[in-house]
Amino acid sequence: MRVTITDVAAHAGVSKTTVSRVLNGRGELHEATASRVRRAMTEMGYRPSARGVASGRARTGVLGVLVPSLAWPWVAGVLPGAVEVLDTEDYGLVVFSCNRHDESLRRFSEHLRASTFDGILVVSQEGTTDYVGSLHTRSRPIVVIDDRENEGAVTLPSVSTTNRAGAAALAAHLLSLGRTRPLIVSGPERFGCCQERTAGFAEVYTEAGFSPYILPAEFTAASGRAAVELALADGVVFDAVFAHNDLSAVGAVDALREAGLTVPDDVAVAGFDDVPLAAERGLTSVRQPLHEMGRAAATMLLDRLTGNGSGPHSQVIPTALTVRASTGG
Amino acid sequence: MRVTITDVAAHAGVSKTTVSRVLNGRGELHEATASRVRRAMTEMGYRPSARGVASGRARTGVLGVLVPSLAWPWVAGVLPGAVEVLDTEDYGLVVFSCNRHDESLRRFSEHLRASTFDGILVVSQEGTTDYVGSLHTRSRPIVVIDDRENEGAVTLPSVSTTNRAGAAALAAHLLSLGRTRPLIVSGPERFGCCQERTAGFAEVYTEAGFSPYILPAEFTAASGRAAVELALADGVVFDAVFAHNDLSAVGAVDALREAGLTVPDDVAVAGFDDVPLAAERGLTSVRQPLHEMGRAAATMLLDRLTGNGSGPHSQVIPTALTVRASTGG
DNA sequence: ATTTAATGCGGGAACGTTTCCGGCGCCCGG
DNA sequence: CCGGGCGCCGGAAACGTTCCCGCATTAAAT
Repeated sequence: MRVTITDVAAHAGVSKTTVSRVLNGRGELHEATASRVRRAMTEMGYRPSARGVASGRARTGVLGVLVPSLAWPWVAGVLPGAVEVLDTEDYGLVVFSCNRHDESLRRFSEHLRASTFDGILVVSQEGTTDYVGSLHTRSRPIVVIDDRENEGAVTLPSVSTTNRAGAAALAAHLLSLGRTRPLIVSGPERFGCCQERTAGFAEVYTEAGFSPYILPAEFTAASGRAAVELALADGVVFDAVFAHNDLSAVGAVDALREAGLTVPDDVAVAGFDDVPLAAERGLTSVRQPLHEMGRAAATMLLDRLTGNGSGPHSQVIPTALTVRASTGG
Repeated sequence: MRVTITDVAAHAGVSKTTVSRVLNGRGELHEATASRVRRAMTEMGYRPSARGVASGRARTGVLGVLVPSLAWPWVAGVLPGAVEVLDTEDYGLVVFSCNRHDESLRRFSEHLRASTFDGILVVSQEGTTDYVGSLHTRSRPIVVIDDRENEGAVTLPSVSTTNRAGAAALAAHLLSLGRTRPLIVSGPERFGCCQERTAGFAEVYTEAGFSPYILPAEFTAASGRAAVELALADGVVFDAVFAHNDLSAVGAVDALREAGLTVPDDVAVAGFDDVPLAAERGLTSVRQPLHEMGRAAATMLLDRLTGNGSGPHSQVIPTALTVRASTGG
């Protein structure tokens, strides 16, 4: 049988109320009484029941997170950061993934209406943002972790990173190396992050009077390779490659080497994300602060939950350029 | 103000009990009454409160999962499978990772004692298995997703895969190609899976009268490359490489090519895991059924929760050998 | 026609906590 | 000596369900 607050109260010779006060650190009681209650608790091995607490109090101590898929490195990179800070604040995180699209969303909002959790984190995904916006109307705090920068209009509290500035910094770097004819190996264009990376990169080059050549790819090594092979076959002249992620950058390097070109002498290559693979292949890349984004999002949500809501409405964690051999010397 | 079951009962002219019966699909009532209640529910937009349900019922509808780290591909590969089946059964999954070792475990067991969730999934990790064993004594169902095969003794319900047989199948494949001098590029030896892979592979070769040369590595491309370079420098003669994961296999391939050797003619190379990278690099690999393992574990846990417990005590999902160009012709 | 069983439904306790409100005693000022 | 305020604590309602028990009503069996 479970030890309840009533048992403790009886054993300590006080009322349930007093025990509850001890638990929640409310003042208004003798230190003598408090320590007596505390001793009773440890003696009986009492642990407050989560169900009871949740039922009596407003908060459940659980947050929900809606993610596109746990298998995406981007998602797996962000979540640990969020878990880390929620952990210290005694909040749990339940994961909902959108594999069965509408059905998953239905279930998610069902839980929302049932008040299973008292705040929501959303890892953004094309096609769900409008739905997420509608969630915001109901009065539960929400923070979006976005793979693109907020266009200012939507105004959902969010955490994002600087795709634009990161790509621009990379462009400046390549430009400083004298590379004037870049090839962009893009990711799927429906992703906002890809549009931003292309834009940020292209802007720097067009301002300098050069125009990048853009080829679409799919975020995979094979498609990166294919894109470069196509460019070579088409006789496109380029002295640098900016791939929208590290995998396709690696594919690009392979294609170039097989064509007898050297990296970085003939062609400099850079990627995005700065995954471990990039370090191992000596690939210049733009690091995304995934872990920090997770931390920031969780912190913002917690801030809103506690009510003071004094934190920032939205936050942008900057990327960082990591220069390695593939563009270096 | 929230619509409660009492409101619905009043509106439908029945008792709370009856409404509850409708909700839970118990029989024992007129279809006429049931539909009247259902109509009342939709009219009033009633959603049962998760708090109320959890408090009234024994089950919370939430399962806890303890993982080493969300960032590990192995973990990220397994979880989606589990989430998939839990989703359909209306169970949530709260994630606990062990980044802050003891502290994390303490928090986890705290939640356990507080009955926050009614079942636990554990993704195994060296150093926590003993702790997890102690959890089992308390009466909450538990299923372990193991990266190694259970040695029969421990008897925690578990899901694992055939590291041994998978490595053995690969050995047989290489043997059938006439490769008699294999090099094993191992992962960290403290991992049970590595010991098993080495054992399964070596057994086949020693039975055939050959003995593999073993070099330790770290599951990274760089360490795989370093291992092969070391072997070459030491004058080790080998015609095949079995790397304990795909990353180190890719590193091995790179080292071989740079040494002027061709794959697979001079040296056949195979990896383990069969991640996307393996397919892209044409690497023969042993596929781990991560998704299926997640599904199986969740199914087993659910089975135990519903009480019938008729399912298997432990389950081994077999690996599958995928032959590609790196060993092919 | 009377007993028996089954079906349909309501009353109310239980779950384990929090929280509101109010009371008791003590100290201090008048 | 008396009254008011304050510090400390208890009683009981509330949270929103589920679930056990029991009472009608009706159908079936003897």
